[in-house]
Parts: sequence; structure tokens; C-alpha cells
Amino acid sequence: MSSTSFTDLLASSGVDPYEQDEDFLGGFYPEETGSGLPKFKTAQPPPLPISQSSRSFAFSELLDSPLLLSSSHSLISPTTGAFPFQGFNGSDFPWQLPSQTQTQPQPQNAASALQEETCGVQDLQKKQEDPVPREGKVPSYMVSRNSNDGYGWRKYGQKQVKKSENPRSYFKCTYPNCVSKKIVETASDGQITEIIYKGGHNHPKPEFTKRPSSSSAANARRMFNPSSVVSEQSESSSISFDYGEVDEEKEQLDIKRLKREGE
DNA sequence: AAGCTTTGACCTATA
DNA sequence: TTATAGGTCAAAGCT
Repeated sequence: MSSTSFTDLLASSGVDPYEQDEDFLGGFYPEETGSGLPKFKTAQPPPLPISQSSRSFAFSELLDSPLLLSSSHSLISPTTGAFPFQGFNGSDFPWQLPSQTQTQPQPQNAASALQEETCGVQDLQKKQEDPVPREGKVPSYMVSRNSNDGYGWRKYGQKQVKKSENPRSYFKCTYPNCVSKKIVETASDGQITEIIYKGGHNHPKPEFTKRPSSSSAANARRMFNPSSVVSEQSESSSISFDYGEVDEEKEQLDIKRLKREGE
């Protein structure tokens, strides 16, 4: 998969660029974003040992750590999308628009890679900030299943954690035998402030997920209602990828967590 | 009727 | 060893 491009992955996953775009903007992001751009954070170790770190210390650690190597799920579509955060190497942003992706030059080194990342994030941010204005908070049902990164998610718990003032929602992938989970931290105003992915999907992205076959068609409609799903971006909202803006403490916690999971 | 969300209780890990 | 925090379970209710 090292030679597999994002586009290829899209194709192989049965998602065409157009759809992908919709997935990211209307499914994965928006919903996740709901309102502001979420602070993407992932506990999911990057599948490939690529220079995706905007934080050398952390990633060098990760790269050296068994986490990366032992992450069996890393070989599959990890987190949310079928495409892991390897995308951070600058050219494969999972949520990056195809056109943008294609114009991204390959990072020459760690430093440039870092710049690329930063750029990619910012550009992406702009693109995402534009789209659609959001009104009000995002209902939990949007935040949850809607995680249409192509996968189905079921909320199994919510908790107010001390670490952050915002409540965390816990989701499991609804695919049979899939152990993938994600934790979404949502601010009081409905903005998703943090998303943590745990475990990878051990299955291909279900094609039906875009149109949830769940009984709650109403919910599905609401979920996919652009006007309600898309977000207006505030100045404060920003995409903070795990790799770039997470504080050391959090990252350490994630690493701990990953280690535990890996055992 | 199936599947999902909600929510309090319970379990486990960590300091 | 104990207290606290984080994560999960599972029953109830909803769509």
C-alpha cells in the first residue's frame, strides 16, 4: 500500500472522488465538524512510517515505537476513512480535495514535509470554512452515526471528562466484528473539539453507509441535510491535527492508550 | 421491529 | 490501598 495513492485507495474502496468529496465534506467532516472544524486527533497510529509529523519528537517516538509496528489494523483502513493519517505526508490527506492533493508536491524532507502539512491543513481549513453556514448546535445523532467517513458508528456512551470541559461521546463501528472506535469531544455549542480514533476497521468501507439503511431514515435525512450539517466556520475553529497541534500531554496520553491497546 | 441514543452504573487503570 | 478519572455496559425510550 505504500505505493498506493489516495486516489487509488478511493477507487479500490468503491468511492469515487466526487463521492469522496461528499463524504468528507458532507459526511466525515461536517458531521464531525458539525460546526467548527474539529480538532482531529487520532490515537490511531499512522499506518505507514512516513514523515507526517509536524512534531518531530512525538512522531519519531511513534515511528520507533511498537505501536506503529504492532498496529495490525494499520494495514487496513484505519480510522474513519479508509485512509489513515498517513495522509499527512502532505500528499494524501484523506480529507483533502483531490485537486488539491494532486497539486501537492512531495515533501523532500521532514522539514518540507512539515510545511506541506501545515499548508495542507490550512488550505483545507479554508476550503472547509467556506462551505456552508451552520446554525445552532449539532444534534448528537449527527455527530454519531453520521460519521460518514463511510463507516457506520453507533454511540455507546457519553461522559463528561475532567480533562476537558466538553463531554465525550463514544462510538463503535457498527460493522460486524469491527472493533474500531472513536471518541468525539463536543463543545457546548455543538462544535466538535476533538476526535480520537481507536483501532482500525477490519473491513472495507461499506458502500451503503452513505445512505444509512437504518430504520431511522428521518435521521439519515437530517444527517445529510447540508444546511444543518455543514458548518459555518468561526475564527476560532481550526483543524488541529493530532500531529500538529496537540499538546504534549495529550499526545502522551494517547500513546499510553495506544500501548495499552496494542497489548 | 430493528437499530439507535441516552444515561446512570459499573469496571478498570492510574496517581 | 484508596480515590479519582476514563471507558464501557446495558436498560429504557425513541425514531
